[in-house]
Amino acid sequence: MSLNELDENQLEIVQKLRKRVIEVIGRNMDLYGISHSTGHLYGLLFFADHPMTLDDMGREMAMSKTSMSTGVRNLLDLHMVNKVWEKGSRKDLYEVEYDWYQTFTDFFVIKWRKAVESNLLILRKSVKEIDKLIADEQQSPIRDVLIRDKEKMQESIKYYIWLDRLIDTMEDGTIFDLVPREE
Amino acid sequence: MSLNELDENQLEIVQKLRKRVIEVIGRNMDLYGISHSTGHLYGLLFFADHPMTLDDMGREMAMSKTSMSTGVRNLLDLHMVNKVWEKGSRKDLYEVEYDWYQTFTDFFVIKWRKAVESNLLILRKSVKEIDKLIADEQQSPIRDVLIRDKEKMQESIKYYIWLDRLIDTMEDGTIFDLVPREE
DNA sequence: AAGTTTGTACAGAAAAAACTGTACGATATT
DNA sequence: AATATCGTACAGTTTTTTCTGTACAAACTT
Repeated sequence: MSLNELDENQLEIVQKLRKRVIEVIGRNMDLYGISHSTGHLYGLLFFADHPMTLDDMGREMAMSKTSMSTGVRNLLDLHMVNKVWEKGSRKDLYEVEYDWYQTFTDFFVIKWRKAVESNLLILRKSVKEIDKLIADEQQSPIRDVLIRDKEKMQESIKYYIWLDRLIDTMEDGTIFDLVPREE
Repeated sequence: MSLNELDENQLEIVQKLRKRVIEVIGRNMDLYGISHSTGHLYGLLFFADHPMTLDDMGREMAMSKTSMSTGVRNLLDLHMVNKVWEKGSRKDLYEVEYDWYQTFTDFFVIKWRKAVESNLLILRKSVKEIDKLIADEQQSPIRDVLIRDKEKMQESIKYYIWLDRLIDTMEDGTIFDLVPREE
């Protein structure tokens, strides 16, 4: 069941297979705003047959425990790994979230939602201020500029409202009704 | 209509308004894997009332033309800005793609599709190789390890197939039937 | 054809991000 | 209570990315 039952030759075969997959998956994790090495750490955890401690990871990655700590925190923030409790162990244990559908939707709920909200906030605030300015300036070249800016912002607001609804479908899981898991 | 018709006071009002919006939008563009300053450049183009040249951008951003060139190329790659032809001008002109729905879906088609494809490729290849190895090893501890790895990979493949279908809805626009633009 | 102008490749400088070792608070063990 | 262990904050170093200036090819102008 575990890797240490394997002889040297077999171990090499398994690790070669894994390494190639980890490499590709880790590289593409920049889409999640995750560094290459943290992506690599994720790949390591993906194939681990047990939850791992920071020391385990440091050993396998040949990196400092500090780096493992920050790497794991980033992955935790994105709900890509979970902290696991295991009686007997004083150390914190981590394992990947194997439900990648969940990982994907969580990413939107966590990261994109925040961006949408802050953008909507500033856009709405700016539109209001422009309205006030336009009311004062009845006849002036600035009026046209302000109106043009306002129109652009209102278009953006529409888009963000749509994006917000898309994120809603991720959050409540209805995206899987719209685009079913199995075809 | 244009900014240079405004007096100093009015100009300051408009630029203050724009700057705040640009700042927020630019900051959140890291979700697209775009640097903060390129995000800022995008914001500048968003409010520009005419297509801009590299020299225009360099002046407004107080940055080198070289940086503008690479920044614009990144934005072009993501279809976030378009090259515009205008008779009389020898210089290349650029303007933002104002259809942000399109920008969003293009991002998935361009970036995520590539990641999905490379990941699917390596995963399918690895599963095949594992199948071959399992056939050889009838009774050995490595067999269990390989089977476990294969199961994990097959789960991932399922997920990527789903993600591929989601990206299909972005590419053909059916996402806007599933999540309508207007509620 | 000679002379401009434009956009980008490239090498080096500046800035940002990732990584490490030490230190220390918090918690568990003796 | 004293000791040991764990995880992370922090400062300094290394690595990576971004930015700049120079150089040059391509295209346009005269």
